Amino acid sequence: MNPLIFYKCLADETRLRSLLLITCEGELCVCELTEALGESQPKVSRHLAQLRSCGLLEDRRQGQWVFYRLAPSVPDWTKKVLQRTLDAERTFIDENLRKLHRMGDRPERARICC
Amino acid sequence: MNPLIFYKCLADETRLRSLLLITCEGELCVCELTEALGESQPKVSRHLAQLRSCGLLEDRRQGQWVFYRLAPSVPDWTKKVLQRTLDAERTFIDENLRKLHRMGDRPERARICC
DNA sequence: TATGCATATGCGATTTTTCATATATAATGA
DNA sequence: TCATTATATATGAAAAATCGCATATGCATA
Repeated sequence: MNPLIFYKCLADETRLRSLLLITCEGELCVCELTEALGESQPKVSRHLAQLRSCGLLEDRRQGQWVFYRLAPSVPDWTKKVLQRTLDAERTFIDENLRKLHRMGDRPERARICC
Repeated sequence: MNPLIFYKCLADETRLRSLLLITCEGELCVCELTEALGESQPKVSRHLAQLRSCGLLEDRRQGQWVFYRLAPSVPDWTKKVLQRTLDAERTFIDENLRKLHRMGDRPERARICC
């Protein structure tokens, strides 16, 4: 993972928040991210597709939902950068987490908690 | 330091390489960075000004040169992210370091080595 | 004055992002 | 089975942001 490509992935608000939320929650589907971010579904979907094509995320279809998680193959240092950002700036996604947890009808699946 | 602003700073090749070189060398002036990066002086200067206005770098004039270094006030986590990137992807700036060290007539000053 | 350096700016070009809309797929219920 | 609903994906085009180049300015010094 070229560091320039990695940091370009993080340099957009929708992508950065999505990555931090996924780092925190383990796995999230598009509709959950759409709700947590308060953004349009196509916008969220497009940015997730971009992160997947860079190799940062991988997806898994379960029923009608597609869940995104950090790709296991991403270099260790990039995971640590995300984790450190989350540790230091947790408040950055506080409001997004609140919206996520207030959301009703969240799809069920094996959850990985942070 | 808002993480989004920080990562936008890192999402440009000139800025990322400059920050990593400064992280490694402690302090560099514009002409040294211009040489190390092989970019035009106005381009380098413009990006350094941007990094300074974000609070990531601070400058110090000494004679005819302006030296840039990481601002002491930047949050610890951002310094650690830069250091971790450097540790993991040192080869990313190998060629820039070579050019820098081959450069003749480098301005003299108290050097801080990595 | 002349030189060497940093900085500032106007503008065109490129890239990125966003929006609107269309298509595809899966689940649900009649 | 078929229609409906809910989801993701794809795409074309507009809008916005960013970047790079050329050039001008300011400042210090020889």
